[in-house]
Amino acid sequence: MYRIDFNDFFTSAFSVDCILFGYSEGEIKALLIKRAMQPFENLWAIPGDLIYPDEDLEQAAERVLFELTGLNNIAMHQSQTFGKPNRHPQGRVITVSYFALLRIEDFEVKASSWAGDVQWVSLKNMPDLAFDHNHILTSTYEMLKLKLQNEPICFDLLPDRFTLNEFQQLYEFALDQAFDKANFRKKIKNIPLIAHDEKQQNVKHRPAKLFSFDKKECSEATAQNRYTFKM
Amino acid sequence: MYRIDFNDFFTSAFSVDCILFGYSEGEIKALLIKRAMQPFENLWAIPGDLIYPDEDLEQAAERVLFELTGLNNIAMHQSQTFGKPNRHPQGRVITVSYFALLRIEDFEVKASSWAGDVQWVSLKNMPDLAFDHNHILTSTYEMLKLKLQNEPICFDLLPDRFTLNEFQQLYEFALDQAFDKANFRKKIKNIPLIAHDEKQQNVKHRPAKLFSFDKKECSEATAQNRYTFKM
DNA sequence: TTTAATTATTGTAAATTGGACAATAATTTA
DNA sequence: TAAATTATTGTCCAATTTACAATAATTAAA
Repeated sequence: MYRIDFNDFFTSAFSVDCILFGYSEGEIKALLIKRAMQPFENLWAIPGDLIYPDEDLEQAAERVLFELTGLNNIAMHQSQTFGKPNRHPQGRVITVSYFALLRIEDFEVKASSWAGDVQWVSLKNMPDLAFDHNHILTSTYEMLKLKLQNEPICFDLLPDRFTLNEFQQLYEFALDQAFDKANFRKKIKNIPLIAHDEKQQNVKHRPAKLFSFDKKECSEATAQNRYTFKM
Repeated sequence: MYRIDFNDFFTSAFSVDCILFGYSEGEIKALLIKRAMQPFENLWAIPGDLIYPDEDLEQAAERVLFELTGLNNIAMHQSQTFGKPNRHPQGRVITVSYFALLRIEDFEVKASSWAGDVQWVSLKNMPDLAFDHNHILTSTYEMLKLKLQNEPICFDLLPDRFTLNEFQQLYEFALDQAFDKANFRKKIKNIPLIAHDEKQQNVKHRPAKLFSFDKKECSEATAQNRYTFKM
């Protein structure tokens, strides 16, 4: 076994890769960029960037999201870390993947210095991506499904007040699975929701009641393990 | 926003931290080392090391495990990555945590250059650790419980052939929770096990039948989502 | 104003699963 | 051969899940 000087270790870089999941036309999509620079120029890739030396990981992930979409205040969730020695052709770069759930219609994506083109691509129709990004994408989708069934991350995507149907559709979208309305409502009965008197506006049928998520009660519930959402 | 040269990013280091969980005297324990060098000299810490420039992450985790315990062929599972800019007083070090389940009686730990003392410490009686290691340990234990209920990682710890009781005890140990024998067997009925004619040897009572895990069938089952192990 | 259309919400009965506990089986040792 | 010990299986009841139906509230058209 060889020994190298402590300082010789400080020769690598970290990046974050941000997988942004959205839903439209009945399909789950990820926001991808077309790389405008080498390496892998012109290939589609997960948006990401190197982490600045004084930047926290999550902060870097939020920065990448902001630069791409202008969105703020979206919680990013850590997925996994990928670090094969030769995954980046220009040096040792270990990347931490983060993901978020976004409403596609909520914003306009901006091309940036590093992104020539930006597009929502269906997970079911994924081309060959730059680097090891196909692998990262697949693992991160698995992580999304896992976390969704164990943490109340779905509320990131919902507006402040939502109908139970919107709530259900979100799960159906993320897990790619349909649920019975009545049964769904039974399953979520231990998730702390606040029912409002207010109703849905501008719909052509009976309007649904609006709910909001009781964050305070939920964090107590999770701490005591009273919260489950296994679908 | 500032721009810095690409090469300036290559000024950070990665480490792995290996949380080794074991079970004895009715308690879940983690294998900790007493640091023999600065920083945090003499404090207890999670064993870890910097990752060599040409080393894969998992490979590094396995190396640390081997140096400490002499154990080989133990699958390490990635947990989370921690990277607050000042978590390491000597520079920017981002650390990836890995964990494994070990049988305490299977080996003798070896003190090494970086470990003055080594000890199994109960999770319920954890002292203040070096760096952000208390935080890493807590998160990683949560990850262990999560993965155990969603992936067949328990078979890492079991011998090739095992009794159903051993299987149950493993879950009881990791989740810190007792199960009814009969009911446990019902719960695992969709996990693909191969029953052998062979029986337990050298026990002072009715010997139990030996089973082994059907890896092939299990990976098919997981792919089709037929496998669950929510306890 | 009435009715059809549409979706929300709630209910119910059968099927499945989960939990507590008991019964039986197979071994070793005395 | 009996006692001790643990493995394995069964059973009953409660709880949960599933499939499906019924009812309610609203809009839009007749």
